[in-house]
Amino acid sequence: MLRIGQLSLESGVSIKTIRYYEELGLIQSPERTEGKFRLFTPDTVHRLLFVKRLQSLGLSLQEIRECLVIPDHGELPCGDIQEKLIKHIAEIDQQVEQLLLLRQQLTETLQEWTDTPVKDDQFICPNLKV
Amino acid sequence: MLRIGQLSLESGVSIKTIRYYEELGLIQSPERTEGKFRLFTPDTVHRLLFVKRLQSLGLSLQEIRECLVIPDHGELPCGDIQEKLIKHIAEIDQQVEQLLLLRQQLTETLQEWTDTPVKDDQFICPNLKV
DNA sequence: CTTGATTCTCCAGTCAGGGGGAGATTTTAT
DNA sequence: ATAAAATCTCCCCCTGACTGGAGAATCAAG
Repeated sequence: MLRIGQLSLESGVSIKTIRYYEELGLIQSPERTEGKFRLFTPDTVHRLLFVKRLQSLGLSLQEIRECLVIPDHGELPCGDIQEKLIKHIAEIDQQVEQLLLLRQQLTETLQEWTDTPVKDDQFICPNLKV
Repeated sequence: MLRIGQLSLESGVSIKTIRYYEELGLIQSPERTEGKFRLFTPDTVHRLLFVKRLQSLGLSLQEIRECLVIPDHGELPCGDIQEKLIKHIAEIDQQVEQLLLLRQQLTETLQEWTDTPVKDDQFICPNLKV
């Protein structure tokens, strides 16, 4: 059993963040000493590292929480995690698509403006003519 | 001259948002009636549409504000807007690059897990072994 | 027993881009 | 003249993923 400071050292997750994750349900509420100090089981280190890994892969804490919820039958939903990842990949594809579309619009807008010379008697910048 | 409700109707920007934009300096502080009602010049409609356009192109309100600041010599910085757009395109390229990198990592992670069958005697999901 | 390190809970704030609503005016229409 | 609609300012709320600090309590070591 380790206290929150040690867990923080071993996992690289700040004390504040560990408490925040507990609040969000990303880690189980640990035992407490008589004086209310949290006592974590050693495998919480792995749990935190796993959260960090999924996070670095771009999943939100909510998505990660959904991955980690232990169903009633007591098994961790390995399949669900893979599903989440696949879904997340699809989302990334969409984002890339959106960005590329945006990029094209930007380029076109830029070209359009470049082709429109500023006239001396224009009161405002021609770009403002929407 | 139009009041804020009419401006909202014509521009499609909510009253709240118009006041917020004024606070941010995206539009100039308008005249007021004797009773403190805002009186906008009609070209504010164009200004707001322009803001919306740049926003739809992905620029932050801060970037847009920087675009729209009227320098001391009284001209709107058309060139600056083009610069911003070019810079923004570069940022988009970076984002796309990051996303594609991420996608690859996700695919690799997924493949790795798919290749690792779950053993019966494992207490926790193998995915949790970071 | 005392001191210092650790941890506790609770409150507040950050970033962006607004939204909701109270309570007070002002303007407009009848 | 009066009612209704529009607008005013002010302050708080939301999302996400935390971080910081205050003040109190607890734990470990000498």
